[in-house]
Amino acid sequence: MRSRTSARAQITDVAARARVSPATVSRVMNGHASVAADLVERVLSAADELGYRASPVARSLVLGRTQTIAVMVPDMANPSFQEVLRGITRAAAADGYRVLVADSQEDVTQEPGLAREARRHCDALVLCAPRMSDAELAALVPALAPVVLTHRGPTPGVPTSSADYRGGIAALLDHLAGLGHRRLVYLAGPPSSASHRRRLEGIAAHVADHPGLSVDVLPCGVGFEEGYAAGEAVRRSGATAALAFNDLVAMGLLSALHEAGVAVPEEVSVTGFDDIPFARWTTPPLTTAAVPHGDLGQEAWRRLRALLDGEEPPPDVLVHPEVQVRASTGPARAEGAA
Amino acid sequence: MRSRTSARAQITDVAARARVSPATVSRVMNGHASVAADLVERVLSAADELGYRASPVARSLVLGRTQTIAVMVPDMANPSFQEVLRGITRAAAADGYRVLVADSQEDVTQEPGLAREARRHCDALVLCAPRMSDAELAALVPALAPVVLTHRGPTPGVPTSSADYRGGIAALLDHLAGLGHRRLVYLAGPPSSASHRRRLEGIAAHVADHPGLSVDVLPCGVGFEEGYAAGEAVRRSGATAALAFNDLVAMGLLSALHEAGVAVPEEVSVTGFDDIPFARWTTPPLTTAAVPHGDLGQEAWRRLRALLDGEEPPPDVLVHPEVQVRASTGPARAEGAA
DNA sequence: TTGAAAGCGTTACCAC
DNA sequence: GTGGTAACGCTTTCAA
Repeated sequence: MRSRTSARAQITDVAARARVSPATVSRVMNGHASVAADLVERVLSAADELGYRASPVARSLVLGRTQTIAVMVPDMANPSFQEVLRGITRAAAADGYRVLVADSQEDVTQEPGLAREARRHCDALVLCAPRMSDAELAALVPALAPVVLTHRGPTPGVPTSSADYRGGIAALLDHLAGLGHRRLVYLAGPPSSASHRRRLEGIAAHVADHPGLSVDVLPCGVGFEEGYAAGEAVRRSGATAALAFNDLVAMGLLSALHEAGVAVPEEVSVTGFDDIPFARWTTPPLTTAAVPHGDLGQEAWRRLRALLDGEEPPPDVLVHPEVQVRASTGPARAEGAA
Repeated sequence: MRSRTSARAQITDVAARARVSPATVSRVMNGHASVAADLVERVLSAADELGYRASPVARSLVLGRTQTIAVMVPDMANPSFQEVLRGITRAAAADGYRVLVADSQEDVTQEPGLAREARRHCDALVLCAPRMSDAELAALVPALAPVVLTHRGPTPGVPTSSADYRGGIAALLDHLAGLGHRRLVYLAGPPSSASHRRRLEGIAAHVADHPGLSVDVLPCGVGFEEGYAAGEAVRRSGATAALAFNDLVAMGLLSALHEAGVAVPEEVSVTGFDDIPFARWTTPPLTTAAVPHGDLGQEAWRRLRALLDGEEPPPDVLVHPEVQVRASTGPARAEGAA
């Protein structure tokens, strides 16, 4: 019944139909006060009849902002990045911002280019766990502003939302030491990971403070397979407890241990890191340092929004992971027993 | 040393520096032939010195396209949607397109509005597992074109990349029947899920074809908790095998069964659906119908790209899930034994 | 081959 | 309060 133009209605169409100027239509559509009530009415109904919606691209051009931010992650398949991505997306959506994803696919050499490129299309950028060096990061950041960082310690001039990996691993170590463990192994993350380096620092400090405690570092990685492959080395190490770089590695290790007939936690205790949703559902359920990634994402957004609004961003947040004690850790087996 | 303007260089700046017109700069930057070699040279070096990059927004306005697509998912926390999102993102990135994510947070009422909104900012849209009714979907789709669908059966005029859930559940049923199971339960997904309804059809057809086989349908859901909560009902049902709506539900169930001291698969066999990366690492590893979500995402992109290029999209793809036999399924326990 | 100028669809400044 | 109109930064006819 109603007339339909094939092309989308534009502001001039609405203006013509409402017998006002485009300027007035714009004012009405954007809720600017000071438009006579009857004109508002005419414009609104004209817009409604035409199904008019302003072109976001045209608005972006004149306004100089896109209402979109970009989020760069090293790997979209990693649950912890998925959680922060989700946290950011929801928080940003609540404020009327959209998010563009950029996946660097764990390729460090791509990061700077990808970040620049993503940033050009958006109003701001969040860098999740960038793998590039501190020097590269520092050099890049000015060109990226407004920008915030997650999963990575303080960087001058960049608001940060991160976790205390150092403290988290220390808390795990405390938990294990309390259970009588003295010989431990740490299944290391990739050297390019800043959060891995923080864990290493935490371990070193803890060992220095606790004579009689030893922690061997076993090169490992970030995924199931790598944790699984480390099973043999863990057994040979003679350690009574293993700290995995993250929950994925822990799950791989759990699997290898189970297959080898090694009882967890009776013979070997295992801890993860992150507390991804799956950690609660492993067999046995995984003791891990809980990092609220969704909250980190939300906090990252708060800082970005402040930057976008020209305000002072809240101070850096460093959430302290809390040890979630579950069934994968228990008292150390008697010395000498294997 | 080098001069720096605080604002970004624009096409006119490059033109001035190279002593050519903006039109020529545009032609050079876009690789249009028919520009004298020396001018190309001058423009290129001027652009380089100024660090010039064309404004994507301005280009979008004049070109009428953004080089961006939107992907709407019901829940970013669900591994299978994460996988298709990842597949789409990578495939699109390879073709120079970016992706915007829209999370409907499992709220059906939000879907139409969110889809429209997301679409307006992009050149095209992919709808992952939309929960809205067929009628709503059919009504909405014309306003969304170009659009493709995943996780959902054929819809007139919309290229689709989906899996044969009906066949997948049938294959699982075959596997279980072959192991001697006769009394089964299906832990149902949400009624609004189209793929759940396909599974139901597959079950009905299979039961009709196999007298002596019974499958009870237990209302359940999509997540760990729901699978966990169903543990009690599964035990009481007397079934020797349980088919979970997806891997998450299966993991929850596995956990409940383990806690209750029910041996899997000796007393009860359990199957999942999707074969998310975690399925390989549960205890016992989960038998499941493998859906290559990454590939589905990639195929969705191929269709979208064809649409964007004004070409005929490839025919709908319906991948056939393959049963991944792992340790969570085994021979049915003897009749009467409980 | 090159340049001038007309858009692309808005918003916002400046008059009236 | 309302309406012209100049941007926003680029691409692309149309002439030369």
